[in-house]
Amino acid sequence: MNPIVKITIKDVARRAGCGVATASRVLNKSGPASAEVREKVEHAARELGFSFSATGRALQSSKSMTIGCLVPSLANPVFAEAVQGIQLELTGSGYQLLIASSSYDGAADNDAVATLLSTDVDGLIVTMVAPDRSKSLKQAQLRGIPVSLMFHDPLDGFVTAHVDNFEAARDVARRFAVHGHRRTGFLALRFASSDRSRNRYAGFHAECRTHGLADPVLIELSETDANTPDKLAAILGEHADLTAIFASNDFLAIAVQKAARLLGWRVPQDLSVVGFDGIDIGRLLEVPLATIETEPQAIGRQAARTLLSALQGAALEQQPPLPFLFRAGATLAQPRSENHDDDRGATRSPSVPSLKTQLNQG
Amino acid sequence: MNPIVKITIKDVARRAGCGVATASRVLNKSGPASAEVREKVEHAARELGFSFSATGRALQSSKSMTIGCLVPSLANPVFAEAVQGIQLELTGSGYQLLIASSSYDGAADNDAVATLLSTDVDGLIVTMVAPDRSKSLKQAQLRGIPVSLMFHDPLDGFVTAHVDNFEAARDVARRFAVHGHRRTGFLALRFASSDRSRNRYAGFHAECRTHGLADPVLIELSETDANTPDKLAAILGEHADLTAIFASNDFLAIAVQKAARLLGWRVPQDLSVVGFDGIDIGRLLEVPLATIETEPQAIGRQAARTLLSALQGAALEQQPPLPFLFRAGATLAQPRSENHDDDRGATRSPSVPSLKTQLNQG
DNA sequence: AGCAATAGTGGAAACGTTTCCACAGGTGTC
DNA sequence: GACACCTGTGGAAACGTTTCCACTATTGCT
Repeated sequence: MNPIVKITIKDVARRAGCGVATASRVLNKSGPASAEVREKVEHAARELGFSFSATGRALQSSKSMTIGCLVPSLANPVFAEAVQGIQLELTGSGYQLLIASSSYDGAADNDAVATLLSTDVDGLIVTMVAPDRSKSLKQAQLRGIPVSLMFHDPLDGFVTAHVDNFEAARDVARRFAVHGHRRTGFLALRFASSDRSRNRYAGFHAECRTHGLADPVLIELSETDANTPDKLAAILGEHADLTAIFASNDFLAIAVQKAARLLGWRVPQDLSVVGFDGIDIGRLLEVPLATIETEPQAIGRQAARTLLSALQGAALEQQPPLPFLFRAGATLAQPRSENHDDDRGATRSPSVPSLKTQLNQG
Repeated sequence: MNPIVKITIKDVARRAGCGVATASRVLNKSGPASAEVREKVEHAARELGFSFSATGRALQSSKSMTIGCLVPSLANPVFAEAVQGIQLELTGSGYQLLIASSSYDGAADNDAVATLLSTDVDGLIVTMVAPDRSKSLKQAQLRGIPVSLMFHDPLDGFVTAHVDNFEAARDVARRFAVHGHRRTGFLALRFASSDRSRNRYAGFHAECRTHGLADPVLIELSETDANTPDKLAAILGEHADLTAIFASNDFLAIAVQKAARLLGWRVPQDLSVVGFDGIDIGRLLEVPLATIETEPQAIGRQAARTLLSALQGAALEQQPPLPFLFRAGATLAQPRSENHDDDRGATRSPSVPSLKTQLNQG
């Protein structure tokens, strides 16, 4: 529709009556220039509405000033916040953020990295199914492109910004033990493709053993299961003996409560639930969610900072894991009795508030 | 650390013993080549691990195959999902997504677009404070770069992917009227910088008038107010006469319920609440949230589709607004009485479930 | 006044592509 | 057997930068 008119530094130079080299020096303040010429160039540039072409620059400097980022999905607020964190950290650094997402697919994963790579990104921030098995990621490292992982637990040959999933999960097991739970379950969504989920289970499992609890039941959910309260209720119904469930994310923790309600079970009297992530909404619920609080945004920032310093010549350096925090909530309490299967949902226990007061920590 | 080795098409040509022009033709399947040479080039490319440099291509074709996207924040799931939608639509198109965010700042806004522009993006998908007043956006249009807005209501000189905020808000007012509410409030977070919010208020206001309700009270919240239940409760307490509140997003709707609980008010008996956006979690709450359901992902997709076809030479074409849907929930009911200020919270009304059954629509 | 040093300047090469053009050799047609 | 025509090929220009280098004035010394 509109005539596409490109204004290059040549146009500026011609208008200012000088050579392109001079114009470049003036506009970049990268070399000497007389006040007179300086003025003329700047004026011409302003008049013409000139701005540098990143492409030309990239070609000449072989720096694209672009960072590629791959996450499973932006629809998951955890990743979205992490990206926001990266964004924040990148502001003012001159780097731009190129985003791709893989829909949790281990093959799409690798292709996406390849695509990012072919865009000449200067660095990579990545969360994927199996970084250690990705050809493209190896390719990137071979080419000398710094790679920073997010959320993954430490992996040979990579640096990662993460929380210690194993430890965090142990914490949850400990809390269950203290409250007197003996039979627990672990709810997972994409167990096979998520090392985070697997590490959480491992930590949870280990600490349950330490405290003499039964080995936790691993309940693996499909996307549909998780989003269909009826289905989830049916699955939950098959595990009526459990008194406490550790959900591998907060969304699942909230969903399982809905399912429990459908079964007539009350939370926390009949079933305790602890989540993972610490999304804000958990706090605002009528029964505030007990959860492991993490800060995805901080993860993004750390990954970005690490990468940025590598881009400035420093070596990639593994940072210590970011802190997590157990956020008390009203969804965790003592189990009502050792054998409660029969009277589950038959009576109402006093009220939630008392428990809330007992545990709440703001 | 690793020696950065760049393999260009020249290397491939040399290895294959042919000219770069031929190599280019073979690798792009863009011209004739004998089977023999073809084989040699392909082999050389594979052996060397060659991949095209997007920069070189961009420079020569003056197409960066990159689309710039600006949203207020990725921490807001509505925008994150929209971006995910764009992402999905772009998959396979060969275009990459460059992301920037503005933190809802009307100046950062404009700068971000300028930065995106200087990256030689081929197109722009944008949600910002005031598109019609952005110098940079005008600049983009002048340069012939197609621009597609998201979430904004139609604006002269732009196409936008949106839901009809005015109409949706009227729907809410109508529902309040039908339930017998007379004094309502509108809860907004960033009223000044959000045309969506303003249009919702306008529609809500207009339809309240039509039905003879009192003009809705506009309650404008700061970020802190919204995130601090105590503060929000204090503010809410100043409007004890209201029986129904329309929150301009679901998060606010959930927060205001928390605040109401702090005041000892029950939802929906003492206060009805309707949200906007239709986030998934609303469904899973103990008291399912009544809300206007929208599909941010569809908004992103539509914006991307529109842009893509413009990039293929078609004219930018305004699409009809995307549908919204009132999602019934248990947070909307009749007000308990015309004058209930005194006994608010003093007695417990029967139970939520009955209302839930009455209104729930799955 | 003569010389060296310097500040200011512009030409040209390079970055990795694609594509225009020219050329070589072969095939088909009268 | 001459001519026109293809097919396959490679050289070179162009895209927008930056930077190296060489050149010209000017300045500051003796």
